[in-house]
Amino acid sequence: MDKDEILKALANPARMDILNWLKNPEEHFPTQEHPFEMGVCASQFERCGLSQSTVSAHLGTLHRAGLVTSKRVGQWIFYKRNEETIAAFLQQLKQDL
Amino acid sequence: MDKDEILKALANPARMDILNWLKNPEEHFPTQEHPFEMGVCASQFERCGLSQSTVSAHLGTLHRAGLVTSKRVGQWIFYKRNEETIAAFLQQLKQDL
DNA sequence: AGTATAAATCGGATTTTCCCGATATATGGA
DNA sequence: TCCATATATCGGGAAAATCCGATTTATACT
Repeated sequence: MDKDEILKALANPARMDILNWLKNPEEHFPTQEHPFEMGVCASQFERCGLSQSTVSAHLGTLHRAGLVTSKRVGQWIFYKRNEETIAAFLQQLKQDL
Repeated sequence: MDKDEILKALANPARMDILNWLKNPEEHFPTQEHPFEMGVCASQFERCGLSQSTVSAHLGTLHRAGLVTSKRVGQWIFYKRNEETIAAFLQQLKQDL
């Protein structure tokens, strides 16, 4: 759990949006045809107006920071919030900050 | 209280260090001759190895984000943590993140 | 007024971030 | 095997962040 890496990941509005949207997938990704238990399909995040490659990079940053988990199912990759890491980060920030 | 601005301010190790040192001024700035009730004199932070201008910029970033308060006393400017804003930020992050 | 000290701002070099389109890789299905 | 779809990676341009030394501004003291 790298606090600095997480802070850098959070210090970007698009990535913050992604994390927030993942709190309510049903509400924010009504076009997804896959069940939400698997997570949200990567391509869904392009609805923020950014290109596929840019979205992929943002998801990579969030994943490297440990803020999301990913699972490949067939040709798709599904993302979920990593609530454990998020909670641990908030805990540590409360201590450190 | 601009959450994004605060996150950007925190996403830098030097600024994070400054905020942490301000939690225990007596311990981290033993060379300061002014009483600590006024805060920590700006020049004290140059002990992190950065130049005067760089330290001044970091303090400006922290101040603009509302994370520290400053008070001029004579020719010096003293900095303190702004615990109210810090607490409010942690609260909001707990909500938003 | 003249000098000394503290801090902010300026100008510029370097690095990092952000974004894109194009291409490569992985998977699935015909 | 060939084609379609999903995602990652590459290459590069634009913008922002980081840092410095030099200069300016503010205050204090003589």
